[in-house]
Amino acid sequence: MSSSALPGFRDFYPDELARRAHIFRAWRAVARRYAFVEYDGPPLEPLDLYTKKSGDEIVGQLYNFVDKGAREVALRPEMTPTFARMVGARASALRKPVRWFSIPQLFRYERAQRGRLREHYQLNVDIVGEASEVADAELLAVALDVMRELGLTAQDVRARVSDRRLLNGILLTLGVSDAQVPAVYGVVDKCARQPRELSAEKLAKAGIAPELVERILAIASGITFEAVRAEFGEAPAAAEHVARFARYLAHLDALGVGEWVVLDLSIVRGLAYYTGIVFELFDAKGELRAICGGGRYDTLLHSLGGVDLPALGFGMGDVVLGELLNDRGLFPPAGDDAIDFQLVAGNGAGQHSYAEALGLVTTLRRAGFSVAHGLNAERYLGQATRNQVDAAKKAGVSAAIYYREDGTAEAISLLGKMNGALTHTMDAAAALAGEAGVMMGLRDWLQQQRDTARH
RNA sequence: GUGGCUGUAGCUCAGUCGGUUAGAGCAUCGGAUUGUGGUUCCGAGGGUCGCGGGUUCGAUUCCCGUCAGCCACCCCA
Repeated sequence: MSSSALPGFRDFYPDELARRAHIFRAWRAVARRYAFVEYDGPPLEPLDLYTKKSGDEIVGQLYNFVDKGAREVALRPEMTPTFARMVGARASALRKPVRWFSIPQLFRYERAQRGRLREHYQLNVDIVGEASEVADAELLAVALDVMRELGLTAQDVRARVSDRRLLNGILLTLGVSDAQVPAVYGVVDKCARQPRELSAEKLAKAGIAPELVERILAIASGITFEAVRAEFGEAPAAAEHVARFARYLAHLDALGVGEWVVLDLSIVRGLAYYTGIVFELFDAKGELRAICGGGRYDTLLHSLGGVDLPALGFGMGDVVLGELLNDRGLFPPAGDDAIDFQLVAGNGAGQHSYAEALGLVTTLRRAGFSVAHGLNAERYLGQATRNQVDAAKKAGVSAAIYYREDGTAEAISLLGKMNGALTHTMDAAAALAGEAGVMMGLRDWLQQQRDTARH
């Protein structure tokens, strides 16, 4: 091989692009259904857009370089800083709440592995200017409706939700001191990925009393919201957060996604980033990395030097999602963008010149059909019809079209099994003239062939 | 960045205890004497056996390095 894509980068051959397009279609359809509008920004940004708040250590993860104008630049690793800048620049003019989505290609300089490349596409959905938990519910409903749109069910995907404030309230009620909270977060975040003994050891080291260690680990490794409400619903430090979370769950039910959602207080996600309700989407079998993650980041816009507005959002990448759809066989077979017709010579094709036959092709294309032909006049006139038909079928063509010597043009379905109503005959002169009625009849016939082939 | 496993045709894989021109299936291309069904038959193209070095009369095979991929860490998306 003379060359291949850079490590962690993908070539999208037509089959793969079709799968990507399938995902993008679902993303756009659902985002628009929820009344979000699409935006985009530059894929290349000043390096300091990312180092300003994250520090210089993030540079190790960035695809950065110096451009010919001696500017330090980086391919965008995430969309939020760009989004924050764009919203900040017009904050006072934008109608609130802002409901925007984008499908950026993002880059990271890291070792590639399954579900994790140096480049991916990510649906970003953000809301700015609404502090109510109704917005949190709306946001998660978008993510879950994308799953549904792609054919996944509550049996395939789980939304694990948490709330930093709720966890904080619980910990304070249990007697954890403010100073101990960060250490506890660190343990809780890793709870599922490290041995229980190690977690217990770390909590002990943070000064947590032995009996409390067990309580914390039990809460972190799975507790229902009902249990939380029963135990902490009246506690002064937690009551407000329990009540808010209850309203959140009720809104999720009302939006029709309640059955996907489970409480999981071990979801911490990016200690510095989120301020309220957070969530992650996982495949229910737990085989893959997170499909999607997001939550509320009320202070981020302000800390990035922008306006002081509450905000929330999520990112959903195409890589893990694509693997899940592939595992579940949920990518549609090729066919939605099948070619409508291919010109095929029949008996006595020589009666017409190739140019005449191409006239029919041109007319059909102008009427909106997709039409292929062999691009070789000698082969059109000389190759066995059987071979031409076979080639058309293999190319995914729905119907062969013959330009016959008897003054007719005939379409013959290449879909499904042989049965009646396989052919559609038209007056060649009328077809060549592109008469509306003839074209409409042809379109109806083709649609009918596809409908019957599907069942 | 750390560790483990794996690199043979476009894809999935055989094979070579170190020995002449490295194989199969699928896919691709051409044909089966000009109107038909994902079938069948015939034929063709396609591999510097990841790359570099070492040992050897001889390396795709053994050894070392390197690159890439996968997996687990780290970290996040």
